[in-house]
Amino acid sequence: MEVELLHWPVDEDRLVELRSAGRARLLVIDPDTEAPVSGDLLEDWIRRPASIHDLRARIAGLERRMELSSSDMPIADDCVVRFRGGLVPVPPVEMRIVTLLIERVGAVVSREKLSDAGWPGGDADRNALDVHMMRLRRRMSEIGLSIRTVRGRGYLLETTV
Amino acid sequence: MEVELLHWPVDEDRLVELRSAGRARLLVIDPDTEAPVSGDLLEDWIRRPASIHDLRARIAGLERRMELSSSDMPIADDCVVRFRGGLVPVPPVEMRIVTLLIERVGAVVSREKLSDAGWPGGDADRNALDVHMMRLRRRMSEIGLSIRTVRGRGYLLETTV
DNA sequence: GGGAGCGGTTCACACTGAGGAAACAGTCAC
DNA sequence: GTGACTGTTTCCTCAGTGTGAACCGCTCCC
Repeated sequence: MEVELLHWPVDEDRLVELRSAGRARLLVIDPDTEAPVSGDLLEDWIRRPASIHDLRARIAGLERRMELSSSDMPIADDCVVRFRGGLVPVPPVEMRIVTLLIERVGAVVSREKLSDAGWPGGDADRNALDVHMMRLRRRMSEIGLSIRTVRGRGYLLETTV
Repeated sequence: MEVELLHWPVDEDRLVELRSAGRARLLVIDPDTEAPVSGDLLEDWIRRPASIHDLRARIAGLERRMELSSSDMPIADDCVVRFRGGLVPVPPVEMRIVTLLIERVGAVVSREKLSDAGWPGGDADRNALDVHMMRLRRRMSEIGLSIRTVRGRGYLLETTV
């Protein structure tokens, strides 16, 4: 899905179309024409004449917003994990572990790496990780995330329906 | 709450500040400077020189987005907190605390910052904050707001279903 | 086939410190 | 004087963390 460029006011019909389709769009405004005010985060405008750099920056901004608004990724920050509008507080040790899992959603992460992440000092009982994984499982399930075991390989974080 | 104007890149510190406070801001970009790409819907930019009409249009756009994004947000004014048609009176100390929480709905706010907000003079027992947080919890629950604890980090205000 | 062993899951417990809450007392506005 | 606001003392609960042990299922080997 890309940002659509259109001229204003000549492409008005197309604008209506794109708005209702929820597509991102950049209005290229004719000189001496009022810029239409919209609260839609998928809409932006630029006045002609404009430098290629500004045009790119506007497009990049829209792309970024598109990405953010449609992203379905868990976020780890400051002792909370957020996902799809929900959030759950996560204590320090488990935060370090889950941050690693979040960085590689869908990929298997070895027990060793998780252990290193959780206890940077290096002292971690084998079982300590197990227990924290169980606790993480419980916490994550509250916001629609689940942790799968890959026997002999490690764990992976998955987003559930 | 208004849209803040600032110059880029000279006002960088101010930008960081406004971003973390969740305030709407319009960056006035120096000629020949790259425009910073941000996905934040409360941030926009305009290149100098610009017509007063374009400036107004950018500000109006931000205001509109601010309005939309805050339509389901709690409001703190004059010793009352309003939310979704309900309101609850809140005494001065707690008002200062909850105002900070409201400014950053959904984000974790540290006990230290809350303490500074509640007692600008600087004298606050650890427990004083605890007690007021408890009292705030009770008040906020009446209008559909809840305060979550993030152990060791602080508190965050959440809108409940 | 059956038992040993491994990897993983879960529970129960203990320790510690952070946070929560009741109750009380002082202050201030009405 | 009454009641709301505020802060303090004191006690209690609970979350975070680590440890030990029971348990389950699979694999491998005798």
